Amino acid sequence: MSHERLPTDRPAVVTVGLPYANGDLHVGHLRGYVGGDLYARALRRVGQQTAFVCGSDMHGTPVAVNAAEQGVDPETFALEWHEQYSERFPAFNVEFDNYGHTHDETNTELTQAFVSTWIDGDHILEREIEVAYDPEADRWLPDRYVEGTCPYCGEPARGDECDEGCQRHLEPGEIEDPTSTLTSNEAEYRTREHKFLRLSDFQAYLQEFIDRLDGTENASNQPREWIEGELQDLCITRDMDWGIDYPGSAADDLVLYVWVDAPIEYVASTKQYSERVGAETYDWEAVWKVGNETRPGTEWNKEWFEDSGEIIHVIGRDIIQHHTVFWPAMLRGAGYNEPRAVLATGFVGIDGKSLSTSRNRAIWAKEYLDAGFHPDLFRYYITTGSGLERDVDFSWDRFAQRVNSELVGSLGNFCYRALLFAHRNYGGTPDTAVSEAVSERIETALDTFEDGVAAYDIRTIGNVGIELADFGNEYIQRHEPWNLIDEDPEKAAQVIRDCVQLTKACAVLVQPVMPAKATRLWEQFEETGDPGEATLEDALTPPPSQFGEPAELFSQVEDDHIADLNETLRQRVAEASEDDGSTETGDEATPADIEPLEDDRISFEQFRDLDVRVGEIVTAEPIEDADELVVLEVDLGVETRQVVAGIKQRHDLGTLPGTRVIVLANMETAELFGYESDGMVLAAGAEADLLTTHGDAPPGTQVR
RNA sequence: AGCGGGAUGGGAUAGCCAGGAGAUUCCGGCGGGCUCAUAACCCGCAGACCGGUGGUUCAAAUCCACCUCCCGCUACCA
Repeated sequence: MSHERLPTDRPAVVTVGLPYANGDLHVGHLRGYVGGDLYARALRRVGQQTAFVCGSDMHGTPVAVNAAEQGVDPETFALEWHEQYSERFPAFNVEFDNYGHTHDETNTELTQAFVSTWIDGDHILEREIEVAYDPEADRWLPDRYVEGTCPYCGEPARGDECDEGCQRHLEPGEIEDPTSTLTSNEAEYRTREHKFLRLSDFQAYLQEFIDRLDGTENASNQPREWIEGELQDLCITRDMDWGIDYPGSAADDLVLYVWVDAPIEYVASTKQYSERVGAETYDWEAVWKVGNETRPGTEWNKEWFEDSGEIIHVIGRDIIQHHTVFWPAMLRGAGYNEPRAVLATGFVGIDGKSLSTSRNRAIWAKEYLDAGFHPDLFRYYITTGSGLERDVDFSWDRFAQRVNSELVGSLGNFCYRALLFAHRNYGGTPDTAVSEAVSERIETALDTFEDGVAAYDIRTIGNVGIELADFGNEYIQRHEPWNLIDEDPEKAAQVIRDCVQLTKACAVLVQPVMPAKATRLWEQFEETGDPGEATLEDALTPPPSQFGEPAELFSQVEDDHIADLNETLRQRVAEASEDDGSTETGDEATPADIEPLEDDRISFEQFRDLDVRVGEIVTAEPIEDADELVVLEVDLGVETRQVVAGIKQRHDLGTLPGTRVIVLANMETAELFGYESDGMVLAAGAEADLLTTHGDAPPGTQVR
């Protein structure tokens, strides 16, 4: 780490990657927003002046394409999503100081100023490239407006990548047999002049920059490949009318590439915050500029750190390149300050596979809220389960487990028992001083918190309060104040005094990760103020001598509830797996929608390993709480097996007994919803259309 | 193919950058305790040759080299 330890006496800004105004948020996105929010709160807590800003990314081809499909203009389309995000974030207690969007005036002006400075600094070059053109619609076709065939693997490809075949990035002009997504007509390639940012001008700067960049390891390691190799010029214009105009070419339908104006929104959003609260409260130029002025060039002077603030970006791992290569070059070229740290989150997956919005293989933000859980539970679970940069699996089971044990059993239980005991026996905080041992333990926790902030360690910050509650439970148990109160009243008062102090310290420390719960806890014994306003020192100041009866902070997550959520998730994952290869389930499957036949042949021997038999259903009973699952007794001639099958949605259970089915008899046994399943009934498709015989082959007959 | 990240008791996870006694925490298993508290809480036990091989070192989960297997990125996807 080459930077001065946080907190510094300069202003800081914490940003989170802009949500793209083109779809709802899922738990993977939320991980970054919650992490950023937690970190910004923690940074304030240690005394750093901090702005937490973000905004919606409104431009780009996908927005234009999707808006066109819905028959609305792109601005209306994107603003709808923008409004939704504006409401979604507070629902998870993610509270930005400013939440703007890239299409607003502030960002437009700033972006054009950035580009103008690059032009003045001679970092822009013009080059003619081949761009697809739709002669009928009489317009250029950027990115996803064009579909065709991948020149490398021959698979269908769209835009700038071979998304179904070899996954290669495709340069403009590479796609073969291009067609326009606007008119489904053939497109043609025409020569067109575009603007490029000459990244190679900043190569030396970037190589130094990456060495002093703080944050997660992946963020500073991954871009080295680019920075140390030959940097390609970045094409910063697109042929569209949706976006920010390239300066001086307003009449032309040439706009800036989204990745130009998107990160500049970090600056714009900070500026809007500054203008709202006044520069004496928060000065955006003091953080983003150098000595409150821009100093364009291709080099950095280390003394400039003294004259500029701390920029900390929290992003998804997938956009590391943009934040550690393009963005620092853009900032430097425009004469701005450079990021101090980039924290890149790992991915959230389900069953080891990454989430996919297009396949609905996800747990959505709305879905979590609809399940009725408090947002702070999610905040705690997602930020403390693992290090920020690691990939994690989302699991409702583990969510419930950790809520019940760590939040209900440890933190909630400790605070409740301590405050209740104090209230009943002393009407509030006993009149004595905190013991040295306990105040030392609290100070250790405060140190851990501060170290966590300095090391950008979100997990540590989120955990420190719970660990203190663990200590509290041990402490109260070891001293048994419920016995002392008769045997040694003075000592009992001491123990409870200590526990109340621990509770207050918990409220202070837990606030960044669970702000709403911390406020509730705070209000139980502290009538004034808000734990969000508290400083770390408040963890050691005495609580009021009187307070009322406390309430329980958390409640248990019920098994039934989790079972339902698991079942919903399981079904969705199953559908998503079938959709792999872009198969649509259900109605009107066109040939293109069906999974291609498997090329890998297996031997007859391998087939013979499958013991497939004719069976006859004897009984069929539904499984309670499961949407599809049925317990079947199946007669296989030699024996009757219990098999669990997911067939309730299509088949009427009353008609099933007597039906012939095809059973994979040597399937490994499994336990589903508490029932053992010994075999597998074969059925077609997501709707589980049962396979049967058409003659009278008796149960037990081998299928061959 | 190149690059990045990972592999730690039955499951999950920390420790690794700055090498050092018994490897952290949560769930689960077993055995105790307590009754202030939400079937909560506390204590104890069992369970890990820290992916493999070699190296550096008085000392390696930690540093180095090679290998295996997983995940991701490769310029629109958190």
